[in-house]
Amino acid sequence: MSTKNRRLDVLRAIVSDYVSTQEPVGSRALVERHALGVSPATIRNDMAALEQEGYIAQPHTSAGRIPTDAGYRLFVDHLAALKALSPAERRAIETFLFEAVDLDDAVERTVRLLAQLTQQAAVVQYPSLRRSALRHLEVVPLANGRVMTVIITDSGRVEQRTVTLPDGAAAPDEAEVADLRVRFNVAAAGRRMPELGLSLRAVPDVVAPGVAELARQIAEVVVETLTEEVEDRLVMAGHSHLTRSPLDFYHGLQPVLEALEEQVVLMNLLADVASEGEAGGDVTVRIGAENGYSPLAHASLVAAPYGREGTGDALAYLGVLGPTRMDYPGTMAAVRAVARYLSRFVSPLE
Amino acid sequence: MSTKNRRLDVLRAIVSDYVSTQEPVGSRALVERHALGVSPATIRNDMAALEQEGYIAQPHTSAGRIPTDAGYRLFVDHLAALKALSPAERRAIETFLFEAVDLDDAVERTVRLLAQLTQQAAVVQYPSLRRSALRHLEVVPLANGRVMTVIITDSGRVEQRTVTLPDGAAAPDEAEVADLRVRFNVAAAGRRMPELGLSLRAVPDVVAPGVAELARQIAEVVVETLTEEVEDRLVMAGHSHLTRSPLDFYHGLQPVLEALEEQVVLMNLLADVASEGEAGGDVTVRIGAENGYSPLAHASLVAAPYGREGTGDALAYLGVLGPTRMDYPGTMAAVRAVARYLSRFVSPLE
DNA sequence: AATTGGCACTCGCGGTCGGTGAGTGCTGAC
DNA sequence: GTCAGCACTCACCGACCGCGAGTGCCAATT
Repeated sequence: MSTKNRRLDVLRAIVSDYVSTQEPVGSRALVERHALGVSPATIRNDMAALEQEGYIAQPHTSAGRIPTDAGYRLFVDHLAALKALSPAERRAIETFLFEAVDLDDAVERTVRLLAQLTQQAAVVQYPSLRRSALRHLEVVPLANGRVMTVIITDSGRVEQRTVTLPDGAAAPDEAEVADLRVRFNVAAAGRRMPELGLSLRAVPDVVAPGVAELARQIAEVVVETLTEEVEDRLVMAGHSHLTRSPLDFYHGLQPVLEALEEQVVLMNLLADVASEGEAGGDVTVRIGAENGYSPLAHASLVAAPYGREGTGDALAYLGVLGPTRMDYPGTMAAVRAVARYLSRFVSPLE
Repeated sequence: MSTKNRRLDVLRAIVSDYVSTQEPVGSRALVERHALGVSPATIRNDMAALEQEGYIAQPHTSAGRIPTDAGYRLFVDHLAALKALSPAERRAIETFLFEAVDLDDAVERTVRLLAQLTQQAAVVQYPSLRRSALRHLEVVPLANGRVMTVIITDSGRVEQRTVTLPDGAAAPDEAEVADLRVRFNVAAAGRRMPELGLSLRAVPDVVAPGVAELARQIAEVVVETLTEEVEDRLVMAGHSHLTRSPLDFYHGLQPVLEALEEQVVLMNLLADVASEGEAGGDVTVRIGAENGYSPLAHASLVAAPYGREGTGDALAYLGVLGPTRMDYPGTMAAVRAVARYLSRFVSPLE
């Protein structure tokens, strides 16, 4: 084994030891716990080299080494073998997820499952409205001159929006509502966004003049909902897991919790992951400062897209947020597996 | 001023000082910060008496006193004057809340507002389905022999439930669906629960035989949804505020975060508050162990009902969870004010 | 050129030890 | 009932110190 390779072994060993013990790891402990076949002195030389290259660091002079962000990066890119899930975990995923009756239910279950499997804070985006096709559109007259529109997408998502009739406009009668309903659903008919906009906006022209303005407003609000730049819905769980290693977040975990509450931050992070494309497989990892948001400089994000099976495009993302010192192989495996199962759930709703 | 009264003054002073400094308060500091008109020695006598009665305690022999749960209880019951909200706070509530377009939006805004005002973890229940009247009921045929029912209540809440047609049953055509829709809405017509059940369950008898079974299923699922024992929806915010005083939760704040995630725990707590009735005003306070759930033994809950104005009955509850050492007057005032504003929002949707 | 044993050195950690001061309870005088 | 005085307790803080884990370097070996 070349000395170059051994150095990588050393890095791998340091990462794995540090992750499990949470303490700086020294040269002796390393040779004891791993069959490296060399003496501590040799390891020290390797460590000096690794430190030189910026992969590890020591908190103070007479302490062991801990990985730097760059060290973790090298680890996940080249050194880590994805940990296989235990059969028990697989079973947990299946039973837990396939009892879901609803998209809401499924998302809720997914996020809890992910938090529980990884023992970290989990987050799941709802399927993007922009990338979903319209399956059904319902028009419901309410009191006070208001009309509710219920939007149902092919990914199972249900959204309601309310429009207010202009002052003095008569409320539509039952027949007019029925007409609107039919016309809109014909226009929608499984289309997705850019074309959908055209056909929806054509509806007001073919409808009774009395409800044309209403139809226009409905078309507008539906198009608006389905083109929303920022994906709005996000579900989280597992905050309490962050307390297990508050030492990692050495400025306290307040900034991290705040980031989680500011959903915008998370949405941006996920959008960022999404935009980067899947250069290296489906699971993306953002380590420490890489996520570009300083309060999360000591946190890592492990994210994966989910979406309709077969088709390559992602409906949305899910992921896990934890300390940079985390079990990357295990977390990545769990995130990938859960993303696949959620994809399977979201697919048959064709 | 009688010596009895002064003792209560001393307790009040201890609570207020301890809440703001988070440190045990001694006799000298007390006379310096409050115009009690007596010497420290006298205060010490009073303190000894208060300790005897169980209202205060000292962490160790040579330290000052801190209030016990019983001390806080006496304080909120007899000693505290509700702090008036600042005009800025009032304005914040109004502008923040009245921009809401939606019930979802309103609830979301409310919980954030409450967290921000009190600087603590806030929680808001959705309006109870059991206590709401049905405003509208929508029937939407989906693919795969499934039919979605959209339930809209007079409190603005929108819920969807899906029923699956029995194997082999033909999907209803457009006319049949329209018929169902009309009949159900006539049957619903602003009724609320026990009567509503009767009139909904009568619908299958008057409907075309081909859709009778579907109608029965819909009636069932709607009744079930509207009689659900456990109120299911709950929104939270402000977790990060809990980190500001982790010392209060001396076993760490992990149990508290876990309790917040286990929504069941919170639902039970709120149900408990609700069942007790409003003996002493609208805001209820549960201090430390009073909430009967040991992981929250060092936390207090301040809750208030909200509901349709005028009518006495509560639609649901909202509240705040924080360390026993909290600013009760301020928190109670904020909770009460927010509950009133949310009531006002939920009311005009008649 | 890589490896290794030896060795001096660094430095965080944990424990001991007084000194300081905040705070108490008690007592006796007013 | 109030209060000044006083002895006492005890957490906190800084100083000091020994231990030991861990390092870097060097010279010898393969």
